[in-house]
Amino acid sequence: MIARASQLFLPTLREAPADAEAVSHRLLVRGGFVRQVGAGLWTYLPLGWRVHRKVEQIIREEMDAIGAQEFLAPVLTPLELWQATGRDRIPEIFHVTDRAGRPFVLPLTHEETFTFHAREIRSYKELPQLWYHFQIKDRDEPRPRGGLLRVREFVMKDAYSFDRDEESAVASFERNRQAYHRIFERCGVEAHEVRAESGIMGGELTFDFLAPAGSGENTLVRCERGDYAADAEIAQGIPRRPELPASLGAPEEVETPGVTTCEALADFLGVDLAATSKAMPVTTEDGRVVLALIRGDDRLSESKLLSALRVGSRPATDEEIRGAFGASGGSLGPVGFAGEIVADLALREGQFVAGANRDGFHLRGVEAGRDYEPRFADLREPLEGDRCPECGGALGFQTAIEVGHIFNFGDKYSSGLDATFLDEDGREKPLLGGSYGIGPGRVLAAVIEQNHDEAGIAGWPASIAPYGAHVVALPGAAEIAEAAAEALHAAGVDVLLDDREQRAGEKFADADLIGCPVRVTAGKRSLEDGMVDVRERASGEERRLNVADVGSVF
RNA sequence: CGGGGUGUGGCGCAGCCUGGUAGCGCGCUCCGUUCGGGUCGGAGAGGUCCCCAGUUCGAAUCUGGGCACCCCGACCA
Repeated sequence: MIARASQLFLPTLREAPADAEAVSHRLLVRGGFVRQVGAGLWTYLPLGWRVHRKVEQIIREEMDAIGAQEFLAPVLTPLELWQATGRDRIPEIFHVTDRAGRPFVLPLTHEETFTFHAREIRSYKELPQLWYHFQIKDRDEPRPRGGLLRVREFVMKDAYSFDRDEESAVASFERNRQAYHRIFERCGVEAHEVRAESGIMGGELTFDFLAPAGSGENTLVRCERGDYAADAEIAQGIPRRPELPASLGAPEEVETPGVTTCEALADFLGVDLAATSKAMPVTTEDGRVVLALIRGDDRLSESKLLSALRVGSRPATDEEIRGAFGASGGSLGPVGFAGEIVADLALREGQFVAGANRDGFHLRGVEAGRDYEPRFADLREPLEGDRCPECGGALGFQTAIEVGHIFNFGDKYSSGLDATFLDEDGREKPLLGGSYGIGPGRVLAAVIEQNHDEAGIAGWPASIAPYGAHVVALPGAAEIAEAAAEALHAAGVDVLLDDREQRAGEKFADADLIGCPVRVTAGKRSLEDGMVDVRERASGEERRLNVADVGSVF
């Protein structure tokens, strides 16, 4: 098809809104792809929606290719479905009622709804099933940000698998995982599969697909030598080895007046900061005071602590600390503490300086296993400079956008909703589920974050470009431009024909901003030889071609 | 939810401190000019100065309250 710029609603802007910071945010707004309605609420204008639909179509084709069946489930959902799985208390849920006061939710995702339908599966003979739809998700995010990076309402492709046993469930998971790689590849996004945290989705087997970007909310940790890759929330870096002082036969108390931080302690004693240990008492949701112990040069990862404790926690209050340790923050340590101690793996071997649980005193030579009995867990935030846990190579850190997430969660939802089937052995069993999400809007943002320059979007991948070619008609060459557009159209290319009465510079600036992969210019020079200039947006390469041949570019 | 910031024409901003009835650039309309990287000149249109209350003869400006949006953090399926 040929779209004429003179008739399109394509409001490009010379300047981006002052408060837009993320590159994708600025360019999507400036290029006339999207407009904001409220915090985290965006309208896709015609140009942006074309890209969105192309991304959807690629996803659709790849999902269909692995045997997935497309549905459309409603947004408005009876609250009772969510009560059945216990997820009705999640704070991000928007709640609404109908005129009679009946409660509904606007779902964050559709596990409940699809599992509800899976109740119609009766026999193992009907398994496996793989279902998906593209549907709006609403999330009362505490803080939307970055344009399309984190929004309160968005379209998601979410797929749900139902299997009879673990082996089959893993196979379904694997099929989706492979499809995801093909999807991101075809969309032209660099996305890395990483082990991730399951959050409230539950389950053990879960991967994120992270697209490196200038703005984003995740951190991709990757080995620069091997294949290791993980979200920083769970990544395990090997920290540098500290210089530990000579071992002692038993802990030795030293007076450390006024020393309450690890940095001050290391200074005071003249030891490596990494030879100290940091005691971080927390109070769990079930009311226990637990001591999280990490090395003095590390930071406690709250997400890792959550996985280690399997229950939420918060820093203990001064009173709670007094009660549990008999000392105040700054002099706390594991020796003599009666409660549970979770220690970071870095403290497994060697002796460290620790608080003495007596104000103004610390203990040298404290050794796990000998002086206290901790449970070991990975608790530290990975740091620049850490080594790869698999091969010892250097770890690199990159800001990234989570463009997809896949989960295998077993019977978590089917048990709550009583979705069972009759297996070959005559027994009724819960369906085993997995879910697989992609946010096309984030794919848009990621593509721009990865492909831009000073002038704008530096080339949409042809597979998802709003138009394959942007034909610029300069004065006097309208007919040649038309002919070029027709030739491209005949070659199966979607064309944006800039037939407006603007000056050349303005048209070129808009073409650079919008970022169609190829720009075709017909102007004064074309009048002489009937040729047009064909320029690739990404590389800047330009050549002159006969109008009849422009289709050959694709 | 904690911290910071902003709200003045479609976009970007000035004016606010020191109250006197709103201005600049871009964009838009019309005329002329120019025409392969955002020409140049002229004439115009367009504003409840976020909302409410208060102070004052008089409020965009001062005071109080509220709302919205942005950024950092917390959170994040």
